[in-house]
Amino acid sequence: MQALIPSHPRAAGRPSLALTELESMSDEDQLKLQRIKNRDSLTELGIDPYGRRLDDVDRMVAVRERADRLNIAAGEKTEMRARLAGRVMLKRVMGKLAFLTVRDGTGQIQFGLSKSELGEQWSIVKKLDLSDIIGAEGIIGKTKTGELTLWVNHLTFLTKALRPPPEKWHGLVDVDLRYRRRYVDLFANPEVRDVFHQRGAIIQAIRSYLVGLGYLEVETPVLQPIYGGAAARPFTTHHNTLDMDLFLRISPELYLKRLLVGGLERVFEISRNFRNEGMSTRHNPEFTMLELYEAYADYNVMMERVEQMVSAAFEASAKQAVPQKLAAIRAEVQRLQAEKGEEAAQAYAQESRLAAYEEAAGGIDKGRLTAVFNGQVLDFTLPWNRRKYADLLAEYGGVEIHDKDAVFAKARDLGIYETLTTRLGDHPPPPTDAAAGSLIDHAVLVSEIFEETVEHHLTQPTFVYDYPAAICPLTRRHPEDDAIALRFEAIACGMELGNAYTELNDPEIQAENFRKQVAGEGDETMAVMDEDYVLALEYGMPPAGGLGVGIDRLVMLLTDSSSIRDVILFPLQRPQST
RNA sequence: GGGGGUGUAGCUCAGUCGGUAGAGCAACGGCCUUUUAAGCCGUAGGUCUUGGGUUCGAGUCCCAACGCCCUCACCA
Repeated sequence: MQALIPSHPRAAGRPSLALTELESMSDEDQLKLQRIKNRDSLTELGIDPYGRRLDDVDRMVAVRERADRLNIAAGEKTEMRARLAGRVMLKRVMGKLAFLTVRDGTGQIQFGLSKSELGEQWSIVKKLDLSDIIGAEGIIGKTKTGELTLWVNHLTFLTKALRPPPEKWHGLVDVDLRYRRRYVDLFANPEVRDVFHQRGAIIQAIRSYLVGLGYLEVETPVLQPIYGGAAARPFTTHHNTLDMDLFLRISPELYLKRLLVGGLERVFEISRNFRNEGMSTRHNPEFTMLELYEAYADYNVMMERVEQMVSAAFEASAKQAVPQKLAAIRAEVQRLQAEKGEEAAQAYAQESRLAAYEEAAGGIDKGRLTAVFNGQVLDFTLPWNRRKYADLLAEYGGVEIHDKDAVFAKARDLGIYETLTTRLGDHPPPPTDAAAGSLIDHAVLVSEIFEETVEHHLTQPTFVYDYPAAICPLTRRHPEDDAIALRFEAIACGMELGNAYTELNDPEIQAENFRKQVAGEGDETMAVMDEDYVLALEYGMPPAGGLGVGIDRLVMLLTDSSSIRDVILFPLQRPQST
């Protein structure tokens, strides 16, 4: 294959391939060779197949808007001139007239090219392949079927594509290939670009919300000698000069709180975190988290921050995307009705969640913050539900949180106790409460029961607050109940969206919690004692509220993406062996 | 790691009971100045993921490996 790519940049003097060579080539190579020939023909015509800067290029969306205001009649050509550039997606040639569908970053517009108008440039059209990138100048008009068209009088060849695009109707479907060649996915499947436009808009909205409140955006280390701030296995790496092992951060939390000590009273970081754990539709080894800390606040303030931030994110994404998607689904349903009949249309409506989109779009019309995720309608309208952890546990789990016997019995019923003891390995404790209590904390059982019985009921955005203290080592205790921590999680669709505390700023309690954790199970996921963090607290950290929001998951919910890989541009893939 | 699914042309997919490989798109040649996934005529394109096995004969059945997807487990 290497030999097919001529080393000399000019066509002249390239050896022609023998017929036998052509026959022995793979299909893929033959397609590429054809395009190489076209490229070389362009060179022979004196055209650089890898063109250069093109100034004053109009964006297609802007040209469309301008044209709309002109009320162009079908068959009419206007005085309006435009210069456009983009990738050739479709090509329809009929003798001396050709139509191209060309796509730029904002949309697509039909180019009309005729031999009579283009003159000698018509020879370029013949050498044009799908996926080539071109620029064109001309006048705007509409064809007699009413299609907005740039009638081209000058073409600028910009880039030859040596590889063919995917199938023009279905696009790139193979999930593996979509992630591996995201660049193809992005230009071939416009809805993928929409998701990442929305992702950008969501992050932008969050950022301006926080900056508007006087927050400072900061950056803290990714390479950390001690990891902490979450319970997760880290990636390890090594610095050669210092001859030192380092960890990729699992969380920025402990660094950000050091900044509170330093007097940066409102800080946030949009941080890439790395956790060396299992992958799933909701977990990628690297993921993006927003963390923020606000001095003199507490977890109640953080609830407001979440609500406001998600509202802003919604405005920037789903508020426009949901009605647009509904319109697209309806159009497709109509097309199917006309072409394939009622049955096919119904099947498509079902599959594309037409009903949910209708409901959500209807909600938006009435000023509600409704979106669709996995066929469910989510309502982010403020205020969100606020439910006490213990109340939910009683309601769905049927146990009173302080009733150790009941909790233990429930854990056994659910098989949780057995699972946990299996995890402990060689030393299964006798099945008595006292013995269990010594090896498996009451709070751990409670937490497991909660996950098992409550979480999947929490579809609509809900703040679950006041968690068992034993599972919250960085959180301040409830003033009236030492077993309760001032923590909440924001949960939607059974998925943890955010996690917030009234921060623990007592250095002695913090040190003790670290010690307990380290002693705890001796498991590699356990936190490491961070002496410097305790030292920082000893200098005095103002009372504060802190919050973490999983950006990828928020984007999933707002863009109806069922897998985290659909909202990460280049999700981790095993390298392909050839 | 367990379970389920899947892998056929560059792309999207068929392939019946085991009988020797099919379509559409893309490509190539031809016709075509208003197309909309343009159309029409013609041509070419395959290590059926890989390796074993059963069989006269395997894309198809069996075993194993590999990739990907889903799911469970793990992951507060």
